[in-house]
Amino acid sequence: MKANIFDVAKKSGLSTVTVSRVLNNAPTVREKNRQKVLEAIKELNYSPSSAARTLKHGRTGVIGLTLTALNDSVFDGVVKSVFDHSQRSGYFLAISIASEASDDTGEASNFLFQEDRVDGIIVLSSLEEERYISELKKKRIPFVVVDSHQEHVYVPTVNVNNYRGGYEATKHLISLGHTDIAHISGQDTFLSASERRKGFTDAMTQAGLSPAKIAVGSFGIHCGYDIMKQWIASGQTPTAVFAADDVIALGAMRALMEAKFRVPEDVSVIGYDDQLFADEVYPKLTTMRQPVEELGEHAVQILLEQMSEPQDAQHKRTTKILLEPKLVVRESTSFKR
Amino acid sequence: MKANIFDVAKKSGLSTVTVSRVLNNAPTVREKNRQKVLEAIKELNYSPSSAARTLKHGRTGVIGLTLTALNDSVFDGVVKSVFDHSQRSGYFLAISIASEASDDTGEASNFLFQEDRVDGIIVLSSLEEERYISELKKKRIPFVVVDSHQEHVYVPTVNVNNYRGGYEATKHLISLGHTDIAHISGQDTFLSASERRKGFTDAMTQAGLSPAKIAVGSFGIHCGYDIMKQWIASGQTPTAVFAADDVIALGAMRALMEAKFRVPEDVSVIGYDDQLFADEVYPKLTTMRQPVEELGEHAVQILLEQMSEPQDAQHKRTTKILLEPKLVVRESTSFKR
DNA sequence: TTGAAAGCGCTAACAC
DNA sequence: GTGTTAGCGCTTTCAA
Repeated sequence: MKANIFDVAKKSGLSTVTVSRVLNNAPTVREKNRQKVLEAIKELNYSPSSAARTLKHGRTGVIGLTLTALNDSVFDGVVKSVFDHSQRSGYFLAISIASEASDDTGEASNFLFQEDRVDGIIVLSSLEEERYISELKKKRIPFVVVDSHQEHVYVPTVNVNNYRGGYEATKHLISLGHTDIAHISGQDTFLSASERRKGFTDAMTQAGLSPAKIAVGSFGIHCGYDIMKQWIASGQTPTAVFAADDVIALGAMRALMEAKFRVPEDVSVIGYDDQLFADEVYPKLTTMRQPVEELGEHAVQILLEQMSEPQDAQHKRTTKILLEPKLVVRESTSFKR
Repeated sequence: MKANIFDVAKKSGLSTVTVSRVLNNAPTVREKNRQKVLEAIKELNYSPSSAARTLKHGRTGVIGLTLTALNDSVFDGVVKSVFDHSQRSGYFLAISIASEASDDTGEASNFLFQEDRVDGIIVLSSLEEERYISELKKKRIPFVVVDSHQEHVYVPTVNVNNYRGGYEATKHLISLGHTDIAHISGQDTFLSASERRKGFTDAMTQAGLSPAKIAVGSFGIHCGYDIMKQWIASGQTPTAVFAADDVIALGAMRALMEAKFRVPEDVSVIGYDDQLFADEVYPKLTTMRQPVEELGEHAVQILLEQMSEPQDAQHKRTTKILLEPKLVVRESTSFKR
C-alpha cells in the first residue's frame, strides 16, 4: 500500500542508496538521476519512514514537554514558544499534561518517559518535579526544568525572578503612597509563591512598613474573592493589594466592587502574570508580566545543549537561567487618595 | 551505552525472543525465566526502543493535534481532553501550533504531516482547514476535524451547535424582557461566527424583534470595547448584548462600566465559551459553555475508528458529531428594568 | 557517481 | 516453553 524506498528505487531505475542520497540532499548525485528520483517520489506519493530513520540514527527528533495545567497565559505562552523554537531546530513536540491528582501508584512515571520516545524533556512547572528529576537522571534522558519549585544544584533550570517580581510589585504600590498593603499569596508548594511573598515582605520592611497582612490562598483555585471578602467584613480593608496572580486579583476586585469599593480609587490592586484578560477587564489590571517567549527559547536552547553533550559531561557545569519579570502599569492601581 | 534486547538476553541467559515475550506479557514464559528477565531489565536499566517497535508494527502510537491558538479555555480544554483520551488508548500526543500568519510558501505543509510521524491527526479549529484536509486526504493519513469552519461532506467532524448557542443566548435575553438587543459577532472566516449570528437573527425575528443591531468584530482581537463604546457614543446603547465570545463580552462590559452603566442593572451582557475568568470577573459572566471534554473525547474516538478502518472504507460513511452548548446563568444578565 | 551488503532493535512465524 | 531466522525501511560503510 504505502510506498517504501525500494518502490522508489525500482520506479526510478536507480538503487535505494541513490534515493537515500537524494532524500538527504547529498551532493554526489547526478542531476539527471536526482530528477528521476524526485519524480518517482512524487508519483508514488512517497514519504520516508521516520521510524526507520530513528532506528538508524538513534535519535527520535522529538522533544517532550510535561506540564500540569493548561489554560493559563503563562504556560500557554511557554508551550507556544517551546513549539516554535523546537520546530526551528527540526524537532517535533510531544506533550504530556499531568492531571492534578497524582497517579495512585507512586511508581507510575510520566507517559513521555517510556521507551526512548523523545530525545529530551522540558519539565514545565511540574508538581512532581522531584520524582521526574530523579527518574530522568536515572534514565539518562537530557532535560531542563522550567519554573522549578525547588532548588536543585545539578539540574539545568530556567526560572523567572519571583523574588524580584514580588519586590517590584510591592514597591510600585509603595511608590503610589500606600502604606496599608496586603498580600494574597499562593500556596507554599510553589517556590514562586514563597519567593514573591519574600519580595513583598522585604519591600515593605525596607520602606518601614509592616508586612503583616498576608493571606495564603492558592493559585488556580479562586481564592482572591473569599480572602478579600473576609478582610472587608472584618473592617480590615487595605488600601492596596498585591495578589500572587491575576486570577486572584480578579477575585479580589470582585469582592471589592461587590462591596461598593472602587478600584483603584479606594483600593489599588496589582496582579501577577499578565494573563490575556488583564488587558480587557474593568478596570484594566496592573500586573507583573512574565517573559514567556524567553522562557521557552532558553528552555529549548539549554535542552539542545544537554542533548548534544556527552552524558558524563552533564555534571560538570549546570546552566541556570534567571529571567526578570516586568511591571505593566494599567488602571487598577493609583495614588492613594 | 544504552542497553538493548540482546544485552538483556545475554545477562538473563535466555534468548531475545523470550525477553520480547516478557516485554509483551506473553503467557508462555516460565515464571522463573520471567523473573530472570525482569531482573536483567532492571539491572541494565533497559527500556525497549519505540523506533524498532514502530518499524516492526507499522504504527507509531502517536496522535497528532494541530491547533492555531492556545490560551483559550475552550481549546485548552479540548487539548487536555484529547491528551487524556489518547493516553487511555495508549497513544502519545504530538502537537503543532500554527502561527497566525500563514507560512510564506503557500506549499508549506504542517510539521506533523511530514514522514509518517503520526498514526492520525486531529485538526482543531484550523485556519488552514481546506489545505490541511486536502493534504491529509492525499497522504491518506486518518484524521478528524474539530470545530470546522467550512462544510465538508466526506470529512469526519466534531462540532458544537453554534446556531443553537446563538439562538439560546438570545432567547435568554429575550426571556428577561429585553427587546433592544445587540450582537457583537466574530469575523465571517469562522463558520461558528456566522452560525451564532444566524441563531441570534432567528431568535430575534421569531420573537417579533428587529435583529438589526449587529456589529462584526473579530474573535481574539479585543474589539468588544471599541464597538460598545461607539454604540454608547452614538446614543444607541442597547439594554442587552450578546457577545460572540467571553473576551468580547469583557470588553463590552468595560466600555459600559467606564461610561457608568451598570451591568446587569442597566445593560445585560452574555458571552460565549465560559472561559475560566468568566467565573471570577465582576460581575460574573453569564455565558454559553462549550462541551469541551466531550469534544476531545469524540475526536479521539472517531480518529481511532478512522485509523482502524481500511483506507478505502473511509468514503463509505462519514461520522459527524454535533454537540450542544449549555447556558450558564451568572450575574451579568438580569430582567430589564 | 553509484550500488551491494550489513545492521539499527524488535517481533512474527516457524521449528524444536 | 523456548530459540532460530527473517525482515520492518532506512543509511552507512566499502568497493567499483
